[in-house]
Amino acid sequence: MDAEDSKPVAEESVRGRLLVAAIALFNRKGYAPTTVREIVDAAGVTKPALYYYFGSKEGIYLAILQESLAYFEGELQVAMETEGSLRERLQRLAAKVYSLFRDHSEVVRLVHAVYYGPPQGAPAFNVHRLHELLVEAIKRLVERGIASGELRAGSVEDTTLALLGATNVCMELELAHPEMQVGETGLRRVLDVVFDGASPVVSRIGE
Amino acid sequence: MDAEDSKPVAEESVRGRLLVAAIALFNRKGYAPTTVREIVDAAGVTKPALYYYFGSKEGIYLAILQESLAYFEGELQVAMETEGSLRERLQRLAAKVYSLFRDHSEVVRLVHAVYYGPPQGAPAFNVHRLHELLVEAIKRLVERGIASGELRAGSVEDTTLALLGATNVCMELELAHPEMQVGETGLRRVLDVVFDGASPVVSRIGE
DNA sequence: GTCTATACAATGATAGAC
DNA sequence: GTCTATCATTGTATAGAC
Repeated sequence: MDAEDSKPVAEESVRGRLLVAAIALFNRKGYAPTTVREIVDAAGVTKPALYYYFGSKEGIYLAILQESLAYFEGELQVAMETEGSLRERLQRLAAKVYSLFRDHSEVVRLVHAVYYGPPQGAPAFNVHRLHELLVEAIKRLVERGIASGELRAGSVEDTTLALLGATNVCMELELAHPEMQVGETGLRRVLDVVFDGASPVVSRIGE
Repeated sequence: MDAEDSKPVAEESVRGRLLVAAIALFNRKGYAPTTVREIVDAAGVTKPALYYYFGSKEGIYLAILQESLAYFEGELQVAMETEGSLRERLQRLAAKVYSLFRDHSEVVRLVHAVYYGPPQGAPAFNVHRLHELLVEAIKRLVERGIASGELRAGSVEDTTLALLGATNVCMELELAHPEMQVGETGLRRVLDVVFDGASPVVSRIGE
């Protein structure tokens, strides 16, 4: 898979080990209850090392979010450059988001908690940008699809939300029930429902 | 609206004031960073009062979740007893969930954080049951709709997730962007997309 | 750059009076 | 039932050696 290049953090250095340890602990316990002592113990270093690299507990937390978001943004950009029908491109975009989520579910859980939940004592961080980036990506494809007739005429926003909802619900299901594997194929089927409709039809263009 | 009866907590008693204050603070700051001192100050009482009624910080947190979930479960039960076509009943169920969410967004945010996020130091609590209750409610209606031909034949689970996703995305949008008002009408339109499909059709039964 | 040892503030919880 | 006063613990952060 040659995913070494795309790893958001390098695990070899002291700095990288601290990040990996902090991600795991923030993910499992949340920001506030995680102590600096736990992080440095898990990373096999001592406290001053963390303060040397990140300045504070807030510092390492912000570093995690910043570097992860930058990584996700980059991946999302390349995922937009695909060919095919709008329906296929929307399916691929959702699949890419989903696979990103699966490969980095620890950070996603953290971002999700920051995005929807109480700040839990963590410093403010604008994670909205990632969400808006995804919404804009879907919306742009939907707009082109409606214009070209590949998608049903109607509100761009509503169609965007329906597709985003299908993608989110699959990811959130795994977030809350890790044992319940929706999988790429499950996501595709749920999106098919949104494309084809839950109500019955007589005939449909392109079928 | 005569919603006084359905309030999950009474605000008059000392106990009720403590619950209201704790909900607001847990909602704004999260469980761990909220201190007992802050809660009692906001409620206008002193620390031993909280320990008298709830035994501990964990105790008041669990009381909030337990009483809120019992309330939501009851509301969901009555929301299931409606008449009309399956499509209309599913629309009404989603609208009811949405209005519950709007009237009690503080608790919902708390539940959401517990459900998807890290435990943030809070005691374990089975909030999954509420989610499963909603999923089961939708699923049961979808099953009947497919059996009666009112819904398109296909996977019950996939259709359920598509409808749940549309509902969730509208609530989550307001959770993260309180200024962005989707509203009951917005939710209805997004659900219409799921029912009617994002792809174009020539003709559809019942239109 | 990374360690040992420590300073200092804030927390959850309780004892005992009324 | 509700208060005042207090305790033991634990947290983040730093000073200074190497």
